[in-house]
Order: sequence, then C-alpha cells, then structure tokens
Amino acid sequence: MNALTGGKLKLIQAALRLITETRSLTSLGLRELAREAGLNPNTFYRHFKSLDEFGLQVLGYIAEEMKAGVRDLRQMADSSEQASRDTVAFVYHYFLANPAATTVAVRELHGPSPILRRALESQLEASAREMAEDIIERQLVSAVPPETIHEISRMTIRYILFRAMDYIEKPAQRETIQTETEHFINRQFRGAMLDHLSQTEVERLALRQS
Amino acid sequence: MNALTGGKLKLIQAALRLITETRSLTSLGLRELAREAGLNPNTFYRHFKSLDEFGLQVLGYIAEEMKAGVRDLRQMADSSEQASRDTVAFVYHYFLANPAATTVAVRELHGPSPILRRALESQLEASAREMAEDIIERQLVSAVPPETIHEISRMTIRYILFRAMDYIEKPAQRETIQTETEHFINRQFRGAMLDHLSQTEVERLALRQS
DNA sequence: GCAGGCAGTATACGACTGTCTACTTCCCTG
DNA sequence: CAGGGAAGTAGACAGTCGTATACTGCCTGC
Repeated sequence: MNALTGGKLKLIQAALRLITETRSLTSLGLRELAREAGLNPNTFYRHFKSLDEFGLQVLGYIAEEMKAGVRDLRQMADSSEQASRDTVAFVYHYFLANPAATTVAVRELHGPSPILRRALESQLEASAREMAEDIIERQLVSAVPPETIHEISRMTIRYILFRAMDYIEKPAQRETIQTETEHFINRQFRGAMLDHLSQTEVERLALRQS
Repeated sequence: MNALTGGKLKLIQAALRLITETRSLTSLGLRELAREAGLNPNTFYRHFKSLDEFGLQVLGYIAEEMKAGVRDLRQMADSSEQASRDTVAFVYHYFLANPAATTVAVRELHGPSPILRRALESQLEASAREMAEDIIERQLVSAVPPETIHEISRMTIRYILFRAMDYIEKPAQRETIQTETEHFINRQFRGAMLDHLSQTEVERLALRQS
C-alpha cells in the first residue's frame, strides 16, 4: 500500500527540509540530497531516474499532503456560516503547519523548470475548480454567474499562495495578512455582483448609505 | 555619468539573457556568466565582490529600466479617461518588451535568496505606493478611503506581476489575461466601495438592476 | 534452502565550480 | 613622455557535481 520505501521517503523529506531554508527544488543536487538524508549518493538512482523525475515525485508527495488538508477543510466549512472568514483562517493555519510544501509550491510555480511549473499550475487549477464548485453548490454568492466564480476562485487561490510565504515568515503580519485576504475575497465577489452596472451607478449606490 | 563600464554591463546583460531561458538569478555561476559574456571568468571579480552583490546590482539595473517605464506610463495615463483599461494594456505591453527583467522579478520575489527578496519587495512596495498616490491625487475612486486604495494597489501590483509571466509565455492567452486583470481591478475597487454594507444589503443592491 | 531481485555502499572518472596569485594590456593623467 | 591604476587574461588550486561500474546485504518466492 505505502509506495514509499525508506530511502525514497528519506530523500523527499530531505528535499523539503533543504527547501524550507534557502534552497529551491530545482537547484538541489543529488549528492546534497543524499547527504541530508544520510544516504549514499548513488542510492538516489535506485529510486529516481533523474532530478527532473525527482522533482515531479516531490510535487506528487506534497500534492497528496495538500489534498488531505483540503478534505479536512471542506468538512469543516460545511458546518460554518461565515464561510470566507473561517476558510481563510483554516487555510493559513494549514500552510503554517506545512511550511516546506508551501515553500516548494510558491517557489516552483514561477521557477526555472517548465515541467514543474506546468505540473503545479494544473494542481492549482484543480484546487480552484474545487473551490468554485463548492461555492456554487452551496449557493454562497448566487448573484454571480458560475464562470465568474471560477475566475475569482483562480485569483484567490493564487493570492493566498503568494501571501502564504509572508504568513509563514513574518509572524507579526499574520493578522494583517488574514484580514487583507478576507477583504480580497469579499471585495472580489461584491464587485462581481455589480459587474453589470456602470461606474456612475456604482458610485451612486455606494454613497447612498454612507 | 554612466557607471557601467563595458565588462560590467556585458556581465549583467549576459545574466538577463540566461535567466530568460530556464535559469534563475540565484542559480547563475560566475564562470557561466563570463562565458556567456565572452569574458575571462576572473573579470567578474574586477566588478563584483560576490555573486550576492552581483544579484543586487542586476536588480538595481532592472529597477532603473522599470522606473523609466513607469515614467512613460504616468505621462500617458494623464491623458486618458478610462485609466484602468489603458494602464493595464500599457503595463503588459511593457512587460512583453522587457521579458528578462520581468522574469527576474517574478522568479526572485519568492526565490531562495532572502536578500534579493527583501530588495524586490521594497521595490514593489514603492511602485504600489506610487500607484496609490496617483489614484488618490486624480480622485479616480473618491468613494474609497486612502488606506484601502494603498491596500488594493499592493494587491494589484503583485497580481499583474504574476500574470506577466503567463502573458509573456502564452501569446494565446494575452487577451484573456488583460481582461481578467481589468476585472480584478474594477471588482476590487467596486467591492471596496461597499465595504461598509452588510452582505444582505449588497445582494439587494445587486439584484435591483439586473 | 537457495536464487533472484531490490536497497544501499564503495570507489573512481571527468567536468565544472569559486577563488587565488601573477601576468599583460590599455588608457588617463601629470 | 612616463607612470600608475584599472580592465582583462592565464594558469592552477581544492572542492563539488552527476554518473558509471562493481560490490555487499536482505528479503521473498519457489
């Protein structure tokens, strides 16, 4: 069942450990990995054909981790009224608990390897789709057309991922990041509700109840 | 006046050339640079003390480039009514014309070197502040408090930068990216105009003129 | 109980890296 | 015209890298 034998897992975890500090997945060396994992350099070849394949496997590994996190998230969100606030809090908490996976994702999303970039993009795309369908299903913002919800979901996923790095590294800013993310989401959806109105009409509405 | 002597400039431009393909600034080697620049490896030491210092100088170089671009932008925007649309088009056009600088910025913003990250962050912060003050000065969205405008400006600058990579790499998606960016900006500001309203009030407003 | 495959090790090779010292070439200035 | 400093070159150093081949131990199926 568990497809990861000892050495393989050790190497992947070594990679995550190294990346958390000051490295990037693409820049890791085979020997460096083995050293960190406490293994002989050649053991690497027993499990991976090349460093590219290794990178993909690491991505797959953290994708599994993330999926587990998302499952928990959906269970929790179902029992909540103010979905955006709780969801944001939960997601950042999750990132904080998995700094290595988060760092890898952020760093390689725009990193030098096209292969990893594509893999990560489709991963994010899947998460965004899941988020959008969840919102649609639960009719959280019924006044916005489905396509727009998908669009905003994609933006939100990306936005959260970028802020996640700061969230991990700068404890003092965590509250700020959290509330700014809530603002981000709420404003996106509220703004989208007014997509069909002209600039002047929106301004008129905004001033009415100030 | 021009502080860049021949060799120094050659090395920096070599770096930009290499990065555009599949490299990252942090991962460049001294000899690799010299080879690409057609110089002896040791010439590097005549101009830079270390690779870190080199990275900072490259950042400074592209910051100069970007500042020139922003100057042009402000001149142009002053003569325009529909500011967001034209501005977005201009900015992406600019990124397209400077792919190397753009790639460096995106890649190192979350890259492995903390020094470069900090440098880039303050650079972005400055751009965001400039953008926000421009918006306030010209009273483009007078119904939103200044602090919120700054917040949205920061988000927008980051969002555009991220999308810039796709914009450069995927010509087929350029129109989509451009319109999505406009949506992003408009929704943020429109949503912010309704910050003081409750969820149900917003929904009532949204439905009125559908 | 033994054969075969799998995980891990040892050693070695060539290529590449950053850095050092010593040398040459060129331009600018007095 | 002479001299000095800056730019660039040459060669060598120790270290690291990825890779290949050959080896040892262990577990499993027959």
